Amino acid sequence: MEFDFKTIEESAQKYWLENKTFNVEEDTKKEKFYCLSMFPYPSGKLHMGHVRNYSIGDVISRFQKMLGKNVLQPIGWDAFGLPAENAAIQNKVPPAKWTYENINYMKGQLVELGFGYDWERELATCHPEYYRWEQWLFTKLFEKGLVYKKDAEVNWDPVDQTVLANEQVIDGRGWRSGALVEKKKISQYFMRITDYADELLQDINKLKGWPEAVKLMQTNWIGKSKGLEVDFTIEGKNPITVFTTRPDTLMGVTYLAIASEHPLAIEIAQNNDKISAFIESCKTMETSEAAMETMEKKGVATGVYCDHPITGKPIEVWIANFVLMGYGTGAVMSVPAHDQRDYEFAKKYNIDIKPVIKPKDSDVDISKEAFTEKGVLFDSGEFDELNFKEAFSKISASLLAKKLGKIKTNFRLRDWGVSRQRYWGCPIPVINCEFCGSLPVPEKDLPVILPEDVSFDGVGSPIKQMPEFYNCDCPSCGKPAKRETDTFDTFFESSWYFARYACKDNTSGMLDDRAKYWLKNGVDQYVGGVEHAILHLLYARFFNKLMRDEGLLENDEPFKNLLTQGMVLKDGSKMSKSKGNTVDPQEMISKYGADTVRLFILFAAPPTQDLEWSDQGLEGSHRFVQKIFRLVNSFISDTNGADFSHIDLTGLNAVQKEIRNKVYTTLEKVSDDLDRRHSFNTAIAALMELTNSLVRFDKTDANSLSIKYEAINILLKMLSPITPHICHHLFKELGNTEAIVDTFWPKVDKIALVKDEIEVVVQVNGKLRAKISCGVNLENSELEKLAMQDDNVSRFISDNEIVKIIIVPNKLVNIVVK
RNA sequence: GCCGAUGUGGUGGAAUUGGUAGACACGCUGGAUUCAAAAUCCAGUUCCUUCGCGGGAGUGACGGUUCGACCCCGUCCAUCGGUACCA
Repeated sequence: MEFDFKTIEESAQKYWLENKTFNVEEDTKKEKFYCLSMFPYPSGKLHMGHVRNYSIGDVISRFQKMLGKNVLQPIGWDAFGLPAENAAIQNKVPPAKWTYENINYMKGQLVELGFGYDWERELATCHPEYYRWEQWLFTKLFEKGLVYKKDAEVNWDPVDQTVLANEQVIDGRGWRSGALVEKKKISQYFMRITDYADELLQDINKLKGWPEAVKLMQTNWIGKSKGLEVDFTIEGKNPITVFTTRPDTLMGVTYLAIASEHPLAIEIAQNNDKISAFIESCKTMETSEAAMETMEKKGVATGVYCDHPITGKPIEVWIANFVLMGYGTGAVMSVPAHDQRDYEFAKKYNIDIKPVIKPKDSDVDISKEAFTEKGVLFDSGEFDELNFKEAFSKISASLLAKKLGKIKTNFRLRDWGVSRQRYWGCPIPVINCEFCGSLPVPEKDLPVILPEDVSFDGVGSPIKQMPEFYNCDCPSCGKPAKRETDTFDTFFESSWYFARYACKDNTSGMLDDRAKYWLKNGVDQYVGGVEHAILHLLYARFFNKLMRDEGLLENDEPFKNLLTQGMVLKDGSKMSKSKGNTVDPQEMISKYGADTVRLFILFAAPPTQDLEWSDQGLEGSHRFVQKIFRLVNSFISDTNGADFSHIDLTGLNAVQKEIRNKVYTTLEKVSDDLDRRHSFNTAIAALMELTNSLVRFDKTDANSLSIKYEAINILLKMLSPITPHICHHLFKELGNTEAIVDTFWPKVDKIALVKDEIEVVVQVNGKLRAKISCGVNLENSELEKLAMQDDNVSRFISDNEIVKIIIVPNKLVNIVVK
């Protein structure tokens, strides 16, 4: 019998599509299970990361379906984004055309991999029927005051005359032009995610099914801290306000650092060449946090002094390149003795370092580095001897009385800038009127459709040069006005797609009751790359709350359980074209079939860890698939079509008992591995062990064949979420009339699990000295006796004194001697 | 820099709640089958020591807790992800 995986796989896929196996509707009689994988960006063709992501999602979906649940597994396309624009420049193809062609090809690949999607729910975020609803929601939020406009910096390439993404800035230069990138201020829209900061933080506690690491990262990202806002007054000028979480160090402040765009800095620069030159040099700087933190810290003294709020002593104001106007107040108080960055800056510019905190029981040593821990105050006048907590309240009370400070809760989280000066994105539905200001596009005029038939050359966005797009009438006064030509951050689309799958055909509303059904308690399982642990997941949580507050949803959190999968590596590093270490999934599918590829990618590593690709490993997986094929086919020829579906359980011999025990212990393990543990690699290892046992079990008496028939059916069912095509085929070949995908997960036979003999290990002083075979549930005293009788054990005890004996029932005896 | 992970044989990995380190697989070695090969099957495969039984060492490094540590704690090293305009 030839193993023709191509025919087998095509026929199974045809069966699922024709029978609409994975198309679902709301059904209140069944428990729902919404299994969602992060949708792909249609970059051209699937890469191994996609294959891994979707194989995991598919195993979970198919498994849950066999448990009898109403399983929704949708898929779609995160279709707006930068790569389409880059491709457009390179190939002179409009981004829309490129995107649609990619979607078409990649959809074929998903079908070929056998993923069980409800294709009727497929969506692409670049379709107006999709993005009209995020435009609609935006106008609602606009009216609610959750959207505002403010100036913010972008990376400006002065040669290409275009805004660059952070990844397009390499060593401070534009990736294409090589020009030094400048910071440029542009008026942009922001969403008040900080209004939800407390709830986003609090509700992390509700995410019981999320990895602790992701929850920690989100908590730290939101970064709630309690501190003091302090005013440093300057004669004849506005005071400088700073925020600090360490008011106990206030007496150690030796200078103030302000941003180069701070109003005071700009004022001073007007008649000071040195300072204006410094400010100018700050303009060619990367905006990313990583670049900011690692660059050389530079500053310039202004000669302007402010008053210390407690002592009234003069404190010099410096302009520093590491303070940003956009975040916080644009100014920080500097305590070099107790902050490492301030310490290094002070050493560099010979500024005073004044220690005011010391460890509880010793003197402070700041000869080499700052002392950043909390301790006891000294040299702080009336605050001497206070600890952090006492100092916090006394100092804040003192400042409060002087009206120079107030207690403030601060978040690291900043409002979400959603404007992009790009073409291939969702148009921001705003009209700018000379007389009425910025107004949301009225609901009846939505969607604002992005023109798709454009020529794209990379110099600015085409719609910024299209009067037919941007000329319009003001919805309020009716006079000629200009439409907004910026588009949304593409995180916008991916922040709510999980809800739209439930009702993508709704043309009269964003969501309806079907979304409430599928999102009850959230998506049951979300699967995607760990690289989305902060931004995407935070924005999606935010959007869920926005939609809830709009009355569209009832759940507080979008994703009940989260599985973050690791990357697929080749030769120890991420696959990339530049490294030339890519593996094309298509090639592998053509050569070995989808089942083999799925099996390998699930077997090679646990899902949350990075996975090292191996062509040889893939061949090993292919051998296993063939082994299954041979096992079932040789069984079919052994039985010659006769019925072996009944087992006589009364007189099983030891070998038969052992096989049934193996079948059911494997079933128990695989069920747990697929369900609770999401440990697909160990589930597959167990299935390989069972297969090896069945291959060796070659008895051909009637009852043995019946036992084998039972075993093979269970084996195929357990394998079917992982390698669905061959299991579909072989299950049918065995004479089953029902398709395996429609059957239920097998039930464990508890009797088969019972073993009469077990192995117990014996240690002496924690070192393994013997393994003894004995009955189950022996008394401790009996176990102890058996252990002592062992020759090797008694050799190691010899005439030493036995201090104690530790016994773990049915597992271990540890004899401690002296 | 900061936040979060990860580190186990020649390789990918297993050890689920602190209780046999190396399951399963790849590779390699030897054997069976074959005219020969492929495929398949069987045996072996952490390192050192021993004819063998056995013994010693060993989970990135160093230290700690414990009868017992890959697992818990501390310090450090390396690699990876995120760092707000890649998705």
